[in-house]
This record gives sequence, C-alpha cells and structure tokens, in this order.
Amino acid sequence: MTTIDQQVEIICRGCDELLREPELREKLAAGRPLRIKAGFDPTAPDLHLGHTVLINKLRQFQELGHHVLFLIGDFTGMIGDPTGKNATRPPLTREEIARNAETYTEQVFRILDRSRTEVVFNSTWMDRMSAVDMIRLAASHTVARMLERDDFSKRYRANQPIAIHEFLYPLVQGYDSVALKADVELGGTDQKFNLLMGRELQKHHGQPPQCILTMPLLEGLDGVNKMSKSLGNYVGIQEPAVEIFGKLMSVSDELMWRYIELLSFEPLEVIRQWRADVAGGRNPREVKVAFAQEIVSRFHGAGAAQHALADFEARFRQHEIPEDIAEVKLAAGAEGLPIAMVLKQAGLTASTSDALRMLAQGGVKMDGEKISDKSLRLERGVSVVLQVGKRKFARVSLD
RNA sequence: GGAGGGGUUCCCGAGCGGUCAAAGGGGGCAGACUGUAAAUCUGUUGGCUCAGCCUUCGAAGGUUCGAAUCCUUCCCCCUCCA
Repeated sequence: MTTIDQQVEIICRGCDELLREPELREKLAAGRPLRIKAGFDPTAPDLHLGHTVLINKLRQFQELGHHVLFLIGDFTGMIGDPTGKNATRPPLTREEIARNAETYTEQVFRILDRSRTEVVFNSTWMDRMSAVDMIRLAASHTVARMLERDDFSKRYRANQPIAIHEFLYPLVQGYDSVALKADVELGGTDQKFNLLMGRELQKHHGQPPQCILTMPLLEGLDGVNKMSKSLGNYVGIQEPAVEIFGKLMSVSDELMWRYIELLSFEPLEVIRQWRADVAGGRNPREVKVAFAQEIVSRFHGAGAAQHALADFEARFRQHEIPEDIAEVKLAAGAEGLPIAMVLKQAGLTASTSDALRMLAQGGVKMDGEKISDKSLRLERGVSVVLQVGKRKFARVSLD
C-alpha cells in the first residue's frame, strides 16, 4: 500500500507545477481511483519522446491504481490548438482525424496499460451540443480574459491574426473536463491556461475542480524549440533503433542533461553520479551512450540497443560502411548514367543540382573513395556502393 | 463603411525598372577538426544530362527591349477611426 505522501512524491517527480497539492491530497485520501485526464491533438500520428514525458507520467498514475482518460481531441482538432502557434492552424477533416487517432492509440499502448486506460473522443459530447449550448459556453468567458493568454496576447500585439474560433479551443477543452468529471488533468506547461479553464468550468457546473499537473516541455534536437514533428527536431518512438540512437547521440552535451532529466527512469542518485563524473573529467559521450541505450531498449529491447551502439561505433568512429544498406537497381541506357543522375535516382540526393553540389563539396564516395568528377558516367552492369555525407548509403547496380 | 500599412525563396527579413535565383540572419546540408550525427571553423542552400536553359517574389491581366520592383482588377492580413 502506497501512502499519500509516497504517491505525491512520485506524482511530482519531474513535473513543473501541481495545482493544488492540498486538493490532490484530499482526493487521494478518498481512496478511490482518480480520473486522470490528458488530451491529445490528433494532428501528429507519430509519437515522439516529447509526448512520452507526459505519457510516462500517466503510466505512473496507472501504477498507483488510477484511471486514465486518454482524450483524443477529434472535435477540437477541427479548430486547431492555437497554443504556442504564431499562426492560425488549418483545421483537419474528419477523415484525417479518424486516421490519426488510430495510429495514436496504437502507439500509446506501448507505454500505457490498456486495461486501465479509457480512450475517449470529445466529439462524443461536443457533436451533440447545440448552437445555443455553444453560445452559453462562450458566454462564460470574456475576451479580455482570453487575451490574457500569452500566445494570444503576443499575436495580438504583433499584429498577427487571431480567428474567433480559436477562442473556442480553451473553452471546449475546459468543457471536456466537465463532461469527463476529471479529478486531475495533465498537460505541458504551455497548456496551463487551458487546464485552468477546466477548473473554472467545473466550478460553474458544480463539480469539484480538477487538480492540474503540468509537465515541462522537452526541447527538440536543436535545443531551442520544443520537440515537434513539424519542426523536424524530434525522435519518434517508432523510428528504427539505429535512428533513435543516432539522434540521441547528436544531442549537444549541454542539452543531454535535460533529456536525461525528463526521460530517464534511472534513480536520481545515478543521475547525480553521472553529473559528478563528467564534472570530474569523464567524457560526456559515455553518459550519452548509456542514456541512448536506455531509451532504445525501452522501445526496441536491449538487443537492439546493443546492435545500435555497435553500428554507430563502426560507422562514425571506424568510418566503416554499414552492413545492411539499401539495394538500388537503376536502368541505364547504352551510354550509362551520369553520376549526378545516379545519385538522385538512388535517393541519395534531393535533386540533380544537389548531387552536383555534393560532388563539388567532396561529400560523395564511391566504394569508399572520394569522387568529385561530375562528368563521370557509370556504365551499364556496374555495381558500386555510393555514399553521400556520413549517413546516406546505397548499393547501386545499373542494368 | 472610411483612412493607412502589408503579402518575397524552408522560416524571419532586405530589395522598389536591368548588374536579381534575389542582401543579411535562422534552420538545413557538406567539408575540416574531433570525443559523436557534441562544440568550433569553412563552404553551400530553386530545378534541369548544368560554361547553357527553365520556373520562382499573394493571384490574374497589362505597360516596357526588360518587372519582385510601374499600372489595373481580385484574394488575404494588420492598424486607426466608425
């Protein structure tokens, strides 16, 4: 039996803010499983490590015996959450949303316990809302209060457009808490305004207000923006082991600590020891390897993690050509194919122009030898290993 | 409804008749170095079988030998007034 103190400690590890702790203790003291709500936009079918910060926390709640409400904002997805955006988002169609939602749940159960998770869609209750109901909901808040929201006021000050329907987003998200009778809602720190809206609306509807737990946002690989698919600075949990490992190794030595703090399950003493070791002169690369191994193991197993490390060492320290590389067969005429076209057709460069650029910059190798002659032609019947940069390989044969 | 400002290449942002595939920054990519796909430095960054050609500056027309730059209409955004 976990005591309330222990539960609160687990719940708070790694979190940004808990509102309000006394209320949470009170709810926990009732002894029943709490209803833990977390909402997800059905816009990004690929879960990445940024999402897992929150999902791991949900998992912890489940381990403490609580009930997770995994809300897919299929209705709100049609609005497009304005949070953190400096532009109005294009609304999604019903079909896109349905497709995205499916891939979403498929992935999320790699972390969550299916038997303690209820997947819900807010269209279930929002679709039944009449225009009158909607107006009532909208009447519960003022424009001035909406504009208190950081991103709205920023956009407003910067003379950027805010569409009226974007104001509905926080209201609907808040109403979801009413419909679900949520005890606790989790979200990123950027969601605080929306989460608070849930508390307000629950009080309006005579419900005890939900507690709010905000989790820090994980920075993307660039170390500047938050991790997101659209920025391309993410590590997807479905990516191949070698990719996850490589991407984590590309994290800067500084940013590495942030990742460890938010993603590692290692006991806090271990992490403290790592910091002390590096401060004492240990190569940060070693810690990065250990951490990358932990994450790869989590999604692909220990064997894959070992293999990813071996592959990485061979490729980037020994500069060897990797074992399993793509085989590409190209059709060549009697005159053969110019090297630039071969590179493009093999998918190693984005365009012929790009291929010529790579050749000029010394970024192309054929069978391990650097080549820079752009007039080179490959004859029919040859089979060579082509490499562009450090990471792109293909075994190309011409018929 | 009235007055004014604006829409530029992946992003931000200069350009305001030819020297513009378009400054500068960010991001991306490549190279050198290395401890690694860290850091730093350098180069590069529309497409094309590429010393040439083709497409791009909100959209469509027009003026001109020549337009991102001038004119017309349209679409979209912002500010102030009502």
